[in-house]
Amino acid sequence: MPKLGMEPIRKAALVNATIVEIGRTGSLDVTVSQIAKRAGMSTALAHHYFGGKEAMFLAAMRHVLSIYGAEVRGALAVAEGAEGRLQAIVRASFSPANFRREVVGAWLNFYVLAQTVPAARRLLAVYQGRLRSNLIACLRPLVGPRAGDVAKGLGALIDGVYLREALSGRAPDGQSSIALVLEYLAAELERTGK
Amino acid sequence: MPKLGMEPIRKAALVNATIVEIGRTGSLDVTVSQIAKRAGMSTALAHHYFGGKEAMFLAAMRHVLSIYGAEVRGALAVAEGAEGRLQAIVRASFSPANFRREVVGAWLNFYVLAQTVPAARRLLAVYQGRLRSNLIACLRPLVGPRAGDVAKGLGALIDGVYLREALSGRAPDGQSSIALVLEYLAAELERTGK
DNA sequence: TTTTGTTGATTGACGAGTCAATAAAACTCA
DNA sequence: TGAGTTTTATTGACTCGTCAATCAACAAAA
Repeated sequence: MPKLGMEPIRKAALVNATIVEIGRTGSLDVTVSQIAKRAGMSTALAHHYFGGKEAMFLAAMRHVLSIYGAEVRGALAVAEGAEGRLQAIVRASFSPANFRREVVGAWLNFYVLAQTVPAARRLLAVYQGRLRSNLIACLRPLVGPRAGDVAKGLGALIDGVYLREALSGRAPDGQSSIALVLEYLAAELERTGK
Repeated sequence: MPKLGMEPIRKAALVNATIVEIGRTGSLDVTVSQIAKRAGMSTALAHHYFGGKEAMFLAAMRHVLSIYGAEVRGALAVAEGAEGRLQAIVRASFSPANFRREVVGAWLNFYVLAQTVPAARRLLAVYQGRLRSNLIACLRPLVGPRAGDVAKGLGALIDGVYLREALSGRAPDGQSSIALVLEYLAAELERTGK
């Protein structure tokens, strides 16, 4: 009983299922069969809509990145002042949502994918570029010409702290991650200020 | 014509081949067949010596970590003063050797592996623990009780900068990575000093 | 009748791990 | 010392399983 207009629904279900399965196995070693089953359809249909597995991975990556982007924008919308906006970005980066198993799995595997799949590398570059320009916009009024360098350090620190926290084995603690990054920020601000 | 005492030679060849193949494909999607072929032996022999693929991955991981550890120790041996020793650690972490394709591939995939394979997670924890204690030993005389926190930030920053540089697409530039991390260190030191 | 949705069945390929068999060193002990 | 035994090295062939991708066919809405 085919209803029309299924394409976006099916695609969304597949993207979601892809992320969940990557989180479940912790790797890209996920079969189209598993994904299709979780999305409630046949493997043939999954191929019909996406053409192949790699396309599913890339769509999943895009989705994870877009959610993160939305989270940052949401946090920025209610933040006030340059420093408040910086804190909002940091907080959004370490929200509980980002530490869910699926999301961690997605990020780590996207890093792996970015080594060899140009489309994946481009996506990662877009994310990093956006983060960077957001940071610089906030930093310019605070540290002037050093904004670029500080943003570079801040961006890398966010990735590094996230990586360590995600792989720590303990239940991830966003609060202490946020504190650590903000501490770095404070050190850099002090430096410029005095 | 079997020569005796082949075990360590074969194992070393397999570990090496594993690392090269991971670097070549950029993923853990490497067959025992590929590894064995590169190491110049049959798949049966590879299984004979390692029992299975996961054991090969773990041995490869151990090898990469041990090389990195040796590099750090070597740099520390010739460094002088607390600050010089800190710089030595940072420099060793961003040496050209660490940016070779195989090594980058190994690290990224070991992160992925650490999500689900307890032995891999333990290895990573050992590496992070050693880095941490090295950093703290140098930092204590410089920043006193803040050594723990600063070491945490420094460790995460090293990982984050490495990750970004390795995935940047450009030929990796160890020098600017080193400068970035040392800049953070300088900011923290100033902070304590004054 | 064209377009969209859907799947069971199949293809064609590959891969991890096992096994039996072969070969040559090293050990044993009469 | 040398025939027999054990240990180590080595592989081709095979088992059993999996999986991505395709296809033919059916169903229903436009």
